[in-house]
Amino acid sequence: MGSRDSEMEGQENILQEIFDNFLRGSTVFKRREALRHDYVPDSLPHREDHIRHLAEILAPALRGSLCSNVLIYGKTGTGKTAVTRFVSKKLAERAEVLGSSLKICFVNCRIAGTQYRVLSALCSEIGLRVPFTGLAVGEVFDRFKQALDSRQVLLIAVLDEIDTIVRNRGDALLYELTRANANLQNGKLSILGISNDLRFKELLDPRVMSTLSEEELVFGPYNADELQNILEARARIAFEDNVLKQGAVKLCAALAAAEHGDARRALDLLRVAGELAERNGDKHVSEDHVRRAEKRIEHNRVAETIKTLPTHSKIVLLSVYLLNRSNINRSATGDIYNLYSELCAELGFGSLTQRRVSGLINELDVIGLLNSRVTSLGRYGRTKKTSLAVPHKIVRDGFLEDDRFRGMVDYTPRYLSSSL
DNA sequence: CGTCCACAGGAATGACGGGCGG
DNA sequence: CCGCCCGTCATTCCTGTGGACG
Repeated sequence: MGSRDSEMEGQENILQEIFDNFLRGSTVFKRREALRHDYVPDSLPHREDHIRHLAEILAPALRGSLCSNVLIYGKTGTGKTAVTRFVSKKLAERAEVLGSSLKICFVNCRIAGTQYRVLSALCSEIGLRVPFTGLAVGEVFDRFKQALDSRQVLLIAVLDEIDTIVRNRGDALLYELTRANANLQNGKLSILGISNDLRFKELLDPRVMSTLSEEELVFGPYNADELQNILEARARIAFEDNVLKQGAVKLCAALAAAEHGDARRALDLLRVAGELAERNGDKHVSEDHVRRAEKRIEHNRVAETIKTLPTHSKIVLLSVYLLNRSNINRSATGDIYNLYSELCAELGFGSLTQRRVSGLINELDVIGLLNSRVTSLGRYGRTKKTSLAVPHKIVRDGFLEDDRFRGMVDYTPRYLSSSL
């Protein structure tokens, strides 16, 4: 560790630079928050049709009538949440002017986590206080309906990422919510569900499904040109004038378009590119910054996933990584399993069965760390061929950030030397 | 053209831990 | 507070299968 001193000195300099830059004020950003995905801009390019459609569906609420339940589908970064927030904001403003008793409650089901917390969020929106815990869900629900009725509220419940509570907890809450209107005299309840999962329908009881999706909106992905327009509009708000090079925006749009047309990803790329430029003291944000931003985001994502992976999944991933390092880039399950067993012994863990490891490989495939697909080698059997889904180096760096597995990235497998 | 490899992946079952209702 | 129930993880046992080889 002879380099420790110069390392410290380097860090010292870096810190000074960060502080200096910060005190000088940002030279790159005007309003960085315009690039965050929870920012609701004044206009949403290429979503005019959806905005109009949704507004038409919800408009009856202004006259105090019940409006149709709506289900909104679309992959991440297609503007579902933004359009909903935009329309509901305008709607609420108008209701305010009219003195209507319309309330709109926005709940993210994934963040809320449980049915109870979703329900308690709805309660607090209509001014009903419920305990954090301790009450049965049914009891809270009764109080909720009672309050809706006695206060004569028309509530639009926006349930974002609605598929997550159904997946984890079943559709009991949704079933109750969709039937609530039947027992209400004065209050009214409409539900607006937002789902990332296009197969969400299949998880639902058909009765719930039919009431929930009186109206349906499907958000398709953006193409590169649309993404570019979106980015340009946001960039004008977020960046100082003449900081952003023309090619940078274009590249962000192209990269995100190649990956499901995800606007969230495009905005992240642009923001991180800006941050890199700023940190570097550069006057302009260039294509090069965008490329580095792409690597940075991928690196963070992988490192973060590896860190939170269960131990045995880590060992499976490590096995594929080590095989890859030995120039075996598409490994058979049997080979992975043998190396996995060796690593378990080496690290002092008991090893799982091959059946289970096969399952873990599939899970890692779903998360996007591995690619695996079944192939037949005829006489020589039938297996899954598995490879890393992300660049070797990024996986390596990910393991280097993991305390327990840091030491294993350069491990030489015994299993290989015996079989090759 | 049948065989047979090397697994895939479904079903049933068990161990465990955490939350919920009474 | 306790017992029960439910979800998760893992094992065991099993049937299914694409295609190179003989």
